[in-house]
Amino acid sequence: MRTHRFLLGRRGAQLQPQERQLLEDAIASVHLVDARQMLVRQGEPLSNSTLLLTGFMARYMDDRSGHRQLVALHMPGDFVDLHAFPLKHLDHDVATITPAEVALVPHDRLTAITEAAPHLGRMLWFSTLLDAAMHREWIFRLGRLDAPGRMAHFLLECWYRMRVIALADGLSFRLPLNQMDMAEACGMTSVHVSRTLAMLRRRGLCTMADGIVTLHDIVELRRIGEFSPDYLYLHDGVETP
Amino acid sequence: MRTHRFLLGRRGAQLQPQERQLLEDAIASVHLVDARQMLVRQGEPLSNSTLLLTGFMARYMDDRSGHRQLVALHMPGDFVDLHAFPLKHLDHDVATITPAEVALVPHDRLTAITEAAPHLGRMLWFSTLLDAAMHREWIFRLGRLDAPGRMAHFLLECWYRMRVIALADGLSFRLPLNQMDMAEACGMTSVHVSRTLAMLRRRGLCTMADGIVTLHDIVELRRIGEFSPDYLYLHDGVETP
DNA sequence: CGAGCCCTTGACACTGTTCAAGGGCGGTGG
DNA sequence: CCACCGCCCTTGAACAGTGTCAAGGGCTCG
Repeated sequence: MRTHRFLLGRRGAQLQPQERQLLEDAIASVHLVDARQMLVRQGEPLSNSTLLLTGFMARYMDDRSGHRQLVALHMPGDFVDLHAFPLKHLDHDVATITPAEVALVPHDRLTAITEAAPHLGRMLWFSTLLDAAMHREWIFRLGRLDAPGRMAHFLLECWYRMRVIALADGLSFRLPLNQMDMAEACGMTSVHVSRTLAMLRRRGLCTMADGIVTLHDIVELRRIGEFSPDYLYLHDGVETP
Repeated sequence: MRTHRFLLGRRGAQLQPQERQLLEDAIASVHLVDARQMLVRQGEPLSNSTLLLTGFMARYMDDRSGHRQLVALHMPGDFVDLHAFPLKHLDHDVATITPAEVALVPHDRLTAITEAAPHLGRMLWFSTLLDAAMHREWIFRLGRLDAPGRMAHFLLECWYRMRVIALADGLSFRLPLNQMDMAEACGMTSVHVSRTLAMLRRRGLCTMADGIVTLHDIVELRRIGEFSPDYLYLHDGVETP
């Protein structure tokens, strides 16, 4: 079986070779999915979890009038709905944003991993806790930052995460979200996203056009977004075996 | 050693007796803590996690100007910072709200549990994922609801959780938060919390005074808070062994 | 009795939403 | 090849919701 470059993304490098192999072997199948396809519906019983190999996906909840709130954005290497393994169904929907390549991992193989390879099991646990840490930061973003701060904070999170998976090196990176997606991530309207991006551009802080983000002034963006990347635990892993 | 009534709170009833005993045995010590004491500081290396036995605690992050955002509220039975077991340090602070009784569980004993009792290990994992599910709902609350909706949603979450641990039976329950705490949970100012509570009271939906919440109109509160308790996974557990 | 904490209320400013109109661009079909 | 359509972004104007600042009152505790 071919190996997957970004497997377990942010933390994949810390796997032992045999652990990595165990995880590769747990993949039952790989599928191509079109953009904007719903993969998992809230409440649906699940017996597989989805590993995102290429492309972007999102988890979200809709309110009564159809307004959407993203609760997570996923990039290549993310174990998108690993939460469904212990939970057995999800409290939200999952969909692709771009065309994507996804690997399905049956839950019974994950159970076997937690029994046979406790350290890898804790690594999987760790991975879901990174999601929780990002959730907390999103709560902070929505609860305490204004529109420019939210956008700066969100873009910085994306930049740091993209760097870890080598999809960003300089100050520019591809982020295939439209302004509606940004609005749904940042708890704003797309009209206000447009205005706020115009303001950030005018002040020379960053630009976002045609799916390309460029961060011109990281220092100032970090200031207005009150951003520190600590919560991404970039330099930490699970204890070694 | 005495047994702890609320151990692993919302899910404790689903433990096998011997699993429950394993968890009890993992407790190294029990402490009394005063109200409004910080227990864990962001970034601090941790080798224990905290099980809350009685009282209320919160996890929160402060912004640059000192405004606080709660990211979680904890009740008796919650494994407050179990996240610190895989993560080894936290991205936020943890403090008591009321006087509290807390049990410390050393991480090496948790490691032993994941090795010797994988099912209990998955149950602990499950417990951290419930926190993540609540985080997501908080994101939705802050991103998509207005002030009355946020308060209704928050109070309903508290009510359902309190019922599970038998600290609420009718429509009233003790919730020892002041309006500043409510503001910090709901991403508002305390002034606006006061006005919004007055409005909810005037409309006959709920009252909150002297640390006692009474929900008079659950149906309407659920409507304006767009609340459904599904995300609390009240009727689900981890698969049986 | 005074201090401090918490809650309430009012006036006002401001941030972000809503509604509406228009423009650029790429894809599709005549 | 061109016209049209749909999607996305931009801009304006009016408006609603929430924050800010400030003052005052009730209660508890020392």
